[in-house]
Amino acid sequence: MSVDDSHEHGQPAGGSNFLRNLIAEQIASGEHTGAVVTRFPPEPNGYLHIGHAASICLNFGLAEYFEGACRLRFDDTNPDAEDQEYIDSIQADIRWLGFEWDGEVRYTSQYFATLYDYALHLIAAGLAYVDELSPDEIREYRGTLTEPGKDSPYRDRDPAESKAMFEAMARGEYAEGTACLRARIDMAAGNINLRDPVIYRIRNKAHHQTGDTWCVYPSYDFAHGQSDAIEGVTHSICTLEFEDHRPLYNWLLEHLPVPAQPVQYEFARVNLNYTITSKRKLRRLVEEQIVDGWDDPRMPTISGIRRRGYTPASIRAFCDMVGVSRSGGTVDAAMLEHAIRDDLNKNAARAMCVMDPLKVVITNWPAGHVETLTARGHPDRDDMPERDLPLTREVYIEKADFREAANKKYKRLVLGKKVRLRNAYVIEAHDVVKNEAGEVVEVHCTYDPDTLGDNPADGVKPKGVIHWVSASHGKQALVRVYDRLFAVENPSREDDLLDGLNPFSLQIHPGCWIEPGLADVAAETRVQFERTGYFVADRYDHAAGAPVFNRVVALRDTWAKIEQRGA
RNA sequence: UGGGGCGUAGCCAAGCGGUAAGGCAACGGGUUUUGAUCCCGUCAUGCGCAGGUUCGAUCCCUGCCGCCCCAGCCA
Repeated sequence: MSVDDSHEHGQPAGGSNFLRNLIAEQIASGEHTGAVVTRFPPEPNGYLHIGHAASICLNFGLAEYFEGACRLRFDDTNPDAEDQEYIDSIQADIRWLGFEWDGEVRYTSQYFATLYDYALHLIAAGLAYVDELSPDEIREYRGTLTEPGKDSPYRDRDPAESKAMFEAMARGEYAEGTACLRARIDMAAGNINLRDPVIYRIRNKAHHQTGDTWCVYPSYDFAHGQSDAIEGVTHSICTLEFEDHRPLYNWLLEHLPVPAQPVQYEFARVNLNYTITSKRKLRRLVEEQIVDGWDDPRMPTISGIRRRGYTPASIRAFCDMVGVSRSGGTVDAAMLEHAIRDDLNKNAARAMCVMDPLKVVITNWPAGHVETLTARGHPDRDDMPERDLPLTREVYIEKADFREAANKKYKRLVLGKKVRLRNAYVIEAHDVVKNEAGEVVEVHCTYDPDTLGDNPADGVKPKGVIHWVSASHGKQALVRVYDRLFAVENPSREDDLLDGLNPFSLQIHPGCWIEPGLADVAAETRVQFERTGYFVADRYDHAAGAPVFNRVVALRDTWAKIEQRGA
C-alpha cells in the first residue's frame, strides 16, 4: 500500500537544455577542462519554493550529468533577514528532492576574513574607497536610469586613509549608515551596477554563523564571485535578473588575487500561474495566518508541496518538462498536476473512500453476514498486495452516485437500474427512504449473487461502477480537499494579494468512510481513492486509528466537463 | 531619450541556412469492474512586424513593435 522510496528517488534529474549543451561544447572544444563544479546558493531568509526546485534540479543535474560536483552554499551576507530555521529547512528540502551536495555545507560567511583581505587589496590598488555620504545622498549621486551619476566627494580619498577607516569600521568605530566601502568603477556607466557599487556595509548585528566577529559585511556582489572562485566553482548559474551584475562579477574577479575564474550564466526563473513565488508575499501569507504555516499544503514551498503529497520524482519530472531557457514565462499549473498524476497513477495503491456518504441497504443480504472480497492493489501492477474488502448488508456510497431519475448519460445508481459496486456485485435500486426535508437518506437495493466477476445472467452489462465502503467494517477518516490557493491566474497583479484568494482552497470532510486496511497506514503514504483522486496520509496530523488524508490532486474528470456542458 | 535581456500554437519548449521535435492543455475515437489509466487521431503553409541578402531564411542583415529586469548600505 505504500509508495516506497525506490519510486521517489529513481531517475537522474535534468533533461537537455541550453546550459548542458553549452558545457558539452566547452568540453568538446577544450575550452573547459577538469570537473564541472556548480553550486546552489540560497540565502537562508525563507523557505525554498517550486522556483528554487528548478534551480536545484539544474545545478545538481548538471553536476550529475558531467560527473562533477554541486555544492550547497548559504549566501549569508546579510544577518538582518537570516535565520537558522531556514538553514535547516533548506537542507531538508534539498535532500527530500533527492539531491546530496558535495562535501560539507558551505557558508559565504566562512570566507569573511578572505573577503575582508580582498577589500583591502582593492583599496590599496585605488579601486575602492570609504564613502561617508549618507544612504540618501548615495542614491542622489547615483543618477537615474537615463542620467549619469556624479562622483562622491570622497571618491579620491587617499588609499591609506580609506584603509585606516575601513579597519576602524571593522572595529565597530562607525555607526551603521555613516560609512561604507565602494568599488571605484564608473559613475557614468549605463549599467547602474557599475556606478561605484557598495561592497561593504556596517551591520552592528550578530550573525547566525559568525556571531559578533564582524561589524562589516560584504554585499552580494562582493561575495558571490569571490566565493565561487575560492570554492572552484566553474559554472555559476543564476537567474536573469543578475545578468546586469555579470560585468561587476567579472570586474571584481579581474582585479582581485582570486584562485580561479568562474563564469556566471543566467537562465529564466519559472513562474507558475495561480500562485506566487515571492518570499516576501509567501511570508505575508504565513504571518497573517492566511495559511497554516510555510508547509501548508496549499503553499508553493517545497515543504508545502511535500505535505500536499507530491513526490520528489514528480517535482523533478516537472522541472524536466518545463525545461531551462532564457525566455521568461509562466507555466500552467496543469503541468505540475500532470507530473504528480503521472507518478501516482503508476505508483500509488488503489483504495476506496466515501467522502459524502449515503447509506445503501442490500435487502436480500442476510443481516450480520460478512463476505470478505479481495481487490487488486493496483490495476496493472502485480507487485502491490491485494486487499481485503468486507462486504456487509449496509454500505455507504457517495451521494453524488445516486439519483432517483436520470438520463442515459448518468452511469451511476438510479432507482430501478443496475450498477456495479466496485470489486463486488451488481446491485439494483428499488426503493428510497427520505427525511422530512424530502432528501434521500437511504437507498434500498438488491444484489445479484452471480455477478462477482461476471456480468448479470441477462447479459446486460451495467454501464457504471461506483465505489463503496462497508458501514459496519469501514473506518472513519478526516479528509481535507485542497484546491488552488488563488482563484486568479496572476495573484501578483491584484491590488491586494489577498483579493485573489480562492475561498474554497480548503474543504474539510470530517465524516468520510475508508476501507478498513487504510486506517493504519504510515504518515505520508500515498494512495488513489478510486474515482476520486490521489491522497496522502498527512505528514503530521495522521495517526493510526485517527486517519487524516490530504487530497494531492483530483483524478482527471471528463464527467465534470460533460455535466458542465449539459448544465 | 540609459543599460541588459526576451519574442516559435492557449502554456512550456526544440530548432543554429535545406522546407516547424516533444510535452502540457484542448478536441475526436477505441479499450476498460476507476467517467481514471492506456491506445489511436486532430491541433503553427506558420516562427512579433516590415524590408533586405540567398536557389532557399525561424535561423544571416537592417529598421520597427511588444514584454521583462536594473536607480537597496537586499539577494
